[in-house]
Amino acid sequence: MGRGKIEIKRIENSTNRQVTFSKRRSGIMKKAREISVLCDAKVAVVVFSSSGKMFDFCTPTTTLPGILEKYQQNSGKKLWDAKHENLSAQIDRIKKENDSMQIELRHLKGEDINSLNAQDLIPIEEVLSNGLKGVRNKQMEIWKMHMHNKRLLEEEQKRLSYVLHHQELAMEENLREVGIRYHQKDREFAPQIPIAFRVQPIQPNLHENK
Amino acid sequence: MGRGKIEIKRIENSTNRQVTFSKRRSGIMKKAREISVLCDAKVAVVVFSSSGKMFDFCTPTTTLPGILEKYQQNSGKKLWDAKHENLSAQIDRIKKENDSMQIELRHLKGEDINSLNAQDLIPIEEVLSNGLKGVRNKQMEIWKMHMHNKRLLEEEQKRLSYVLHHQELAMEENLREVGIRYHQKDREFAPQIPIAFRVQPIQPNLHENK
DNA sequence: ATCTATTTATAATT
DNA sequence: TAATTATAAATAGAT
Repeated sequence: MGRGKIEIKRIENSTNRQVTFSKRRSGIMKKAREISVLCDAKVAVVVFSSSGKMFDFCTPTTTLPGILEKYQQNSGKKLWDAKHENLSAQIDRIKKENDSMQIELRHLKGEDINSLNAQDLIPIEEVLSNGLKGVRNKQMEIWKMHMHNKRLLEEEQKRLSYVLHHQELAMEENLREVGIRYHQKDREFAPQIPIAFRVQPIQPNLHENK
Repeated sequence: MGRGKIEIKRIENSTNRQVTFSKRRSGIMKKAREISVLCDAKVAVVVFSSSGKMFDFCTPTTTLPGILEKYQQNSGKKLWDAKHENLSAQIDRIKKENDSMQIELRHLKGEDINSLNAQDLIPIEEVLSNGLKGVRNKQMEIWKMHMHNKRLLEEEQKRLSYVLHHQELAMEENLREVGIRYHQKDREFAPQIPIAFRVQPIQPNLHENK
């Protein structure tokens, strides 16, 4: 039913496939509606495109859950009972996992160990002492990094205060020279002290020392 | 599509309705199969005739429960009642619990701690050192009990060997006396030595000393 | 998305 | 009920 006959096999061209999907999907939905009206039938259709988009149709007089309920009764197949069992099994599995983890945790925390014998205690002690070793190594590492940073900061401070000191010395020297010149020559010279030699407050950036 | 055009409304003639149902039903199923093959789609169709007979189609690669599972996820509609939500919620809850326990366990075992800072490490270290303390206390306790049992056994042994020794002495004494009497009186007296004085091997119970 | 040549589905008939 | 056939409907490919 089209310009050409097509084989019923996967359409490889992705665009064509999408277009065909769209057309045929609406076709099926229309047919579903028609049969349900013409023949007084109950119909449910669920379609997923290859990209995962969902489309569904259900006879107006009922709901999908209603249809599925009937499906289950008729087929004898357990639809959501199977699902239930699935979920229950999952819960059991996870709970078991949970319990064993909980026990392990409690044991590690030194709880519920009265029932354990010497044999049981050995691996627990080992895990604990390894864990403690790991944590303390990490702490040491962090501490070392702190100390390293602190040392760097202290060095930077020293350097800054050295620079500061020398700038102050230079300033004093300059001021003295200027004073000498000021006294040696006439007063009119004074206002002409170069701006660069005037006192500027020097503020080392102590920001990172907080 | 037929000898005449028909209105889409309930077919009143029961026979015609049944015939049309049969034809159109197979038509829909065929279309469903075709779109699922052509377009790589997942399709589920459930049809009930007005007389209640059921027919269904499902893409071969999946199952109806599988499709319905996806339907539920996509539509957000609850196909399956509160029970399911309950179970699902339970699973979520347990999984969450599980995850946090897993993380705690891993941290206690010294795994995944590189992302932690000094603040985080403190409680972990505390738990570990408390746990270790607890386990070692327990081990000490077990050891003390062992030693205690050992001492008790040794004392029991001593006591038994003391008793044994005295019984042996008593026996010898008695034998001697009997011997004297035996020689003093006639031979028939000998077999009447009281049973209690006959030599009995004494075996201390060393069972718990292994 | 719209058109249309052609295939397909099916209503009426046998 | 099943097969046939004339026609409506669906749709593949083109625009």
